[in-house]
Amino acid sequence: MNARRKFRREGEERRRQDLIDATLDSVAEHGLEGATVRTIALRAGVTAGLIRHYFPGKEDLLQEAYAALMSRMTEQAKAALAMEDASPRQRLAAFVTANLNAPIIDQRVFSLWATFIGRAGADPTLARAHREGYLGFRNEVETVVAEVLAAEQRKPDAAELRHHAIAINAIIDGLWIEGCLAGEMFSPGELAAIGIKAVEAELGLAQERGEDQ
Amino acid sequence: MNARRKFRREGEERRRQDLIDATLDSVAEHGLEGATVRTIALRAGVTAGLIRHYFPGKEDLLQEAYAALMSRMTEQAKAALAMEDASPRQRLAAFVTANLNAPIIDQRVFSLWATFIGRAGADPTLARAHREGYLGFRNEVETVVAEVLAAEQRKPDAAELRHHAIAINAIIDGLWIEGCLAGEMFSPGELAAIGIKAVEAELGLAQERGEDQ
DNA sequence: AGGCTATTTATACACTTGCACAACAACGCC
DNA sequence: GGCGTTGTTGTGCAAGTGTATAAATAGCCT
Repeated sequence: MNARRKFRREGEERRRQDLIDATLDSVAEHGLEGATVRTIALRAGVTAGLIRHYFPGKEDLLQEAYAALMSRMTEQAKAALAMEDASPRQRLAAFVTANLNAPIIDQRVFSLWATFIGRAGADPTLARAHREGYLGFRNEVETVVAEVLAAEQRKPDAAELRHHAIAINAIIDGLWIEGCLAGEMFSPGELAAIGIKAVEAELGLAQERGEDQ
Repeated sequence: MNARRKFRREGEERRRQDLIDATLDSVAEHGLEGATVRTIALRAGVTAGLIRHYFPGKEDLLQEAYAALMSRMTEQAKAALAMEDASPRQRLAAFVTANLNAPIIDQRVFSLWATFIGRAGADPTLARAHREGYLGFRNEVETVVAEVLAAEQRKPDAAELRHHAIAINAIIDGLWIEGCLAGEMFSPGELAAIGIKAVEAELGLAQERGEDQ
């Protein structure tokens, strides 16, 4: 009767990844409260005890899951800036477009982000992780902005540059949220179009083919 | 030994408010997971059983707490638009300023917002509540934008107006997040100044040369 | 003052939680 | 093939969870 469950031994890295993915899935679906070791283990296709074999405790698993999430998000976002042979302005537009379409616009990722970041006020570790991610992102923006303005023969000072980066960052973040939470209210590409126009207005760039007054 | 704890009978409305406030405090501090009936009751200065006397269950208390939070947030935000005797442009600037300073820029409120909104993907009730709040907010923005542009003798069509409202909403939301999460990185009034400039750029308004703060 | 009643406390209960640990079995190595 | 290592399971446990319910008492009405 007492037939023990069959199992396969997986590589350590694979198991850890599976557990982290299962954690993110659980958090996205039921929130931090619903992400119990048993739920997570079930989703990963193992039993609860195994978690403690790979992580010192549940809290550590959550930490690593959040780190993995952040890393994936920023990685995808920055990838859009990698185009070498484009003009600064094109690269900026591509950056905005990439951030306002799938897979970065995604309800599940947003749920995860919101759930974790909600604890940043109480958890200093989390707060610092966010701070660093945010500054890194803003720095990328500032670099491109500098290039765009340089290509237009404009010499902004540091404060001006910083303000532009903050504003553009806000535009992208704000539209990202709107898209994640109410994506079906926008036609495909609409958010990106709004974002590009707003960013170019912020930088005082002439609209390319403007019928807009 | 078995001295029963002294207590005072409070009015129903008062007790419900206290319990809701205690709930929001608990959620802000320890997240949804840490907001147990006992924690909440302790904070409200009562014992756990009393919660069930005022609310059918814990879930209902959380629902009402979220509703109360949203109501306070939108109420404060809209109040800034109430100035009757100002020009549309001044009212828009005041709106932006109000949304980018205390008490709307507040880490605790942000934590609450993020914690609750993180469950919008899974909880349709929550998602609808947010949707309505968001559309109401955007509508307010759209109305002021229409007035501002009208005062400048411009006649935007509906689509243009909608895009402006979406963009401005994004600017405010994005800067709100930055301010809540990293408020000490900005000097007082800086976010508001950035916001006003970005909004005016989005609308194509000539920058005022002067002492706006 | 003395009851009446609804508010409030206190206790109980079934269930879930994270974690500890012993038994087991999959897989590499000889 | 047998064997040892260790990844994996299953069970147990104390603490904590939401809820149910009985007992107590504060405050109003007369």
